[in-house]
Amino acid sequence: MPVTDVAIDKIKDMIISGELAPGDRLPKEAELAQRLGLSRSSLREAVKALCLIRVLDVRQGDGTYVTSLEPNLLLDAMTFVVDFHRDDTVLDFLAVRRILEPAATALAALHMSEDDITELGALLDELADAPTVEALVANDLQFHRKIADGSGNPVLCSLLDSLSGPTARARIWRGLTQEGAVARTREQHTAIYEAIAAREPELARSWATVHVAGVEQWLRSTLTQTGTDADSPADDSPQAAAS
Amino acid sequence: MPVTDVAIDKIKDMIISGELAPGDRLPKEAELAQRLGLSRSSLREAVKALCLIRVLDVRQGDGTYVTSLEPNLLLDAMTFVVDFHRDDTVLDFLAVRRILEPAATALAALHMSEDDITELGALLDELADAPTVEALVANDLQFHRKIADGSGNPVLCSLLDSLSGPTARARIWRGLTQEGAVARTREQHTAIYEAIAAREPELARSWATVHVAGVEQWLRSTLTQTGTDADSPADDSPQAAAS
DNA sequence: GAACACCGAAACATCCGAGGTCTCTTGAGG
DNA sequence: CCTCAAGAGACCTCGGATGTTTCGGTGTTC
Repeated sequence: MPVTDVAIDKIKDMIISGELAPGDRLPKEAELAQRLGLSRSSLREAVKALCLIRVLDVRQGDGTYVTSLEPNLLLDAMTFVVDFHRDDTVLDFLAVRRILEPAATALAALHMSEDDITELGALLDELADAPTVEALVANDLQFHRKIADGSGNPVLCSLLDSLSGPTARARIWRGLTQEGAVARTREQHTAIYEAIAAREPELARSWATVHVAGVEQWLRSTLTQTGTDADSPADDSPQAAAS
Repeated sequence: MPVTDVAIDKIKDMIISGELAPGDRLPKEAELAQRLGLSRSSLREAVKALCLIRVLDVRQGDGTYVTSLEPNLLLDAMTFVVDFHRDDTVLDFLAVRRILEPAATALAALHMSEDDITELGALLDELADAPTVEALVANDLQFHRKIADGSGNPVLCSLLDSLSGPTARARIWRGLTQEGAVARTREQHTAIYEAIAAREPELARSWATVHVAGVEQWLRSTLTQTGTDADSPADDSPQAAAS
């Protein structure tokens, strides 16, 4: 095993064992390199790798630190990974999201604070007049993130965030300028919001299921229709709504 | 932004754009470094980072290749990330697993082939005589992985695999030598297997829920009882079963 | 007394070049 | 046709030199 990989493991162990706590500063490069028995070059490779997955945070001119290691931070790294998946696996991601999103929505109906629910409602009102596609997608992301956050489970929230990456492109594909999709999205978002506000977890779950399943169904039919040309689906079904 | 990070993005883009397909070989270090406009050292840091998340695969003496980029491979990297989470977030992971596992089990009841179901049953029989703790945990992992795989969704399968990491320790904590836990685990595994074999997705889902919820409940009570001493929970409730 | 600008130390960023090690290929020999 | 040894190609590791950034102390100015 390359010395760099050994170094990665050693640093990992130092963190897991508690020798390095979140927020702690690592010894300087030269020192740590000597301690781990390798050159600075190789150590830097290890640090860079751990940096990519948000375990370490290097600040030039200052030092290298262990991040907070919070779930949202570490799971964030998954977004990077998810970006690599090609369109033919988007459906698989969406299927997982269809499992998680309703559960998160139901949890949100139980655990969200009144203040958060108010803010959620405010998000819906922000789209009063004709929005741009970018604004719509951004608002949509925010809406779902707020619900995921409201589930009270940071792991669930981060996971949903990561899974939204691949579906984001689908959202754009979706003719968001088409009145049917926009209106339906608003309707379903409103329904989800009202179910949460009414503290009706099962109703909220059902609406979320309908919501995600709509996109899933639309995407599935589109992908099968256009075959390999999955980058720019042309056709659309007026029943589905953007998620 | 550091040149290394730029290099990471460029390589990422080369892959996403299709310039580099899965299995393709990258230009040699010196050549790629010149092309990206940086030194070999910095390039190596970028490659190492992409290596950690299984996007690239370097083989000494041969070359650097793009991996298959299959979901299971990329999601595998999450296992590494998950390792960093401390015990106080294990419950959050378990809660997510409690959402996914029943769904996966239900899907497995629908999609698993007869051959796979037969193999699943064989797994149950392998534990006939008193097993060691290691064998039990390994068998348990295999059982759940086979079901997850049977869901037909590789993303879901990999995700469950990753989430099983943190719970694995919990499995060991759990007094697996206690007859109650072992027997209950076997009972529930058998029930899940029979529900799948009978092609009863809802029944399978329910058993899976019960199964995971049991551990969750046990772990929750244990963690609250022992407070900060979560590394070696002493108490146990005979109702729960190892997952 | 407080705010600001300057300066030096510390630490990371980047680069370069020299050996070392491993893998694959090639071709001679059996 | 198979085996094995030599060579080329590619990555691995190292050490040092130089550039950049940040932090903290110091002195000046208002």
